[in-house]
Amino acid sequence: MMTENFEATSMRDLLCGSVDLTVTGERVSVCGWVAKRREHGEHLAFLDLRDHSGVVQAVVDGSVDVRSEYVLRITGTVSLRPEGTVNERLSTGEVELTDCEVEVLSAAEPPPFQIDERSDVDEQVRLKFRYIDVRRDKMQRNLRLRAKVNATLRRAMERQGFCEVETPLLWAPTPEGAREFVVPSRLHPGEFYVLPQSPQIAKQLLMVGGFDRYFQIARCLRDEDLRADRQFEFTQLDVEASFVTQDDIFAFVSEAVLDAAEAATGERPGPISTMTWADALDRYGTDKPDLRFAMDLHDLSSVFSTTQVKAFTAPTVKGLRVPGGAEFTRSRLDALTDQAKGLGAKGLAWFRVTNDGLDSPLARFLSAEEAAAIRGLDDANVGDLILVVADEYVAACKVLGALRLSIGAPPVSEGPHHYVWITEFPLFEGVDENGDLVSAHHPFTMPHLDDLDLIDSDPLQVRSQSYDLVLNGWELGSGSVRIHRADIQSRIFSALGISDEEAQSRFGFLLGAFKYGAPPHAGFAVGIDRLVAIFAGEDNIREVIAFPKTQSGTDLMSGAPKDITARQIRDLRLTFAPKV
RNA sequence: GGACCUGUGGUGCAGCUCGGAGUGCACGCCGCCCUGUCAAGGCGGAGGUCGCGGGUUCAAAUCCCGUCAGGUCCGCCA
Repeated sequence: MMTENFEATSMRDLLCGSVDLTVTGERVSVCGWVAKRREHGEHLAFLDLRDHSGVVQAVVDGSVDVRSEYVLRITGTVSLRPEGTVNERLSTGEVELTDCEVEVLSAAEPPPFQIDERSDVDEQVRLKFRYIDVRRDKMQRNLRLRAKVNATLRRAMERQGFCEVETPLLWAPTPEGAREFVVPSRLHPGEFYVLPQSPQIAKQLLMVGGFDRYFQIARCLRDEDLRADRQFEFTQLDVEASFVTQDDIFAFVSEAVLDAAEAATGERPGPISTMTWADALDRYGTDKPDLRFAMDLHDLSSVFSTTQVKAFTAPTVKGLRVPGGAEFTRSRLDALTDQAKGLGAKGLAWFRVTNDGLDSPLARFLSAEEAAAIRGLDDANVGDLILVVADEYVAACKVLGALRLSIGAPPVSEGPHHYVWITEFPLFEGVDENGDLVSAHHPFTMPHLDDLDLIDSDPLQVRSQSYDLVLNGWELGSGSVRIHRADIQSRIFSALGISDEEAQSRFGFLLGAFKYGAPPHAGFAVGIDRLVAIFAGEDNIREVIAFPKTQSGTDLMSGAPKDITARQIRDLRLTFAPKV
């Protein structure tokens, strides 16, 4: 149906998918690619003409010589199909174009793979011919979904009074955190720009500059190894606001993300709940819990505190109930044990819950109390399996958390969308080889004000005012309340082993700016690639990126990365060490 | 840096365990036939460095070693 006039151009009247009963009898022009040609001898042939909106059938003379993927302009009369020839699977299936004039706008060789979705095509081939791949319905849907999400996020931020500011792609190196992509300077040989891992510092400077509500749909670049959910370049909804608390940020970002969810799925999720980092680790063994399914971790430490069973002699003993898991074969149990060991566990104990009690190689070593605790874990039923790991607290949680996911996590395309804010991350994640503390997030993260006194006495216990947004086990983004007070910032730098001089040379322009009136501020960044991938039901963000890189960082279509010319090398005054 | 998986006409797969002629299936492509198809149908045909290199063997798509490419994961991603 012709509801939007943007379908019409100088060459066409409407999109292929819009040719329906509402335009019956009209003479119209459509443009598109030949999806299929069905010939019935000299006097009759059917052409399916495709554009992104769909397919329309044109009835032509058999002498029209066009092949798959030819680009055509067809002018014809929209006619009701003869009785009994309606195709209910097409939106245009009640009509067809008759008395057609066919104009070949572009001939085409047969494509390297079929455009229809009848068989999967190897991703290597798809990426080499990405311009053909994106003709396919799925890629059209995914990229258009992405555009809708972008537009919705932008609208939501603007509605909330946020101002979009573009920050530089050529920025100063800040050797900390992710490896940066480096850009040599021609006008200043031997000196370099870097591409931003995020607009973090720029947006904090905008806070000093009085843009109290900033956002940007920002490209970020990190020269780190790629994964299914990580590309060199990715896109974030980057947000920062002044005179706010964590709760304000949650409200701003929730509004935008829930708007996007509604636009993408047709349903608006309820308000996003929060969970502390400590709870997430304790209950799900991870800082990005997948809440689509239960299988919580349960603590058994107190029961096993005086155990005689060597395998369970550890600070923490935790268990996980696998509903129906008693049916697991021995080889599956062995595989789980291998997975646990691969994650650093000393071993994995398993107990089948049977009518007679517990079935396990370890069962006969348990005391009655221990057996009862395992038998009753998480209200276990006959037919369940109980997995038990004994280790240091964090290790035990993480191992069981990983097992929980590999046993229970539904595919990305399944299940409800379950958002959660994870709060109160630790400020420091550990100690480096020099004995200096390491930031969990970044060095501008505000500590929890109740924990300020712990910075010197017990720094690893210091909670921060930082937070992640998690959706179905994927980290969608993270943010924090930033430090705007010089005294706290200098305490953090000193805990991190960053001297005043070093802080000045690395972050001098930020610290300098803060001397001129820094408002309290906080922010967040939402990973749009991941958000759209989950909306699209894809387990790989390449499926929602037009021209992604392979896992080794190459572009199979353009051949990048490539040599540059001798002239470019000379201009940049580059010399190269021999390849090792 | 590491572990595992994959690589066979244009596309997708089978063949590999247990070596015996490039064998098979589906789609596509080309030609002919076909006036209501829409996963059109019928007949015929073309199309191959079994990723690449080496080794074992009378003989290698198949076994072994190496290498390249793609993927999943670990490390890494303040």
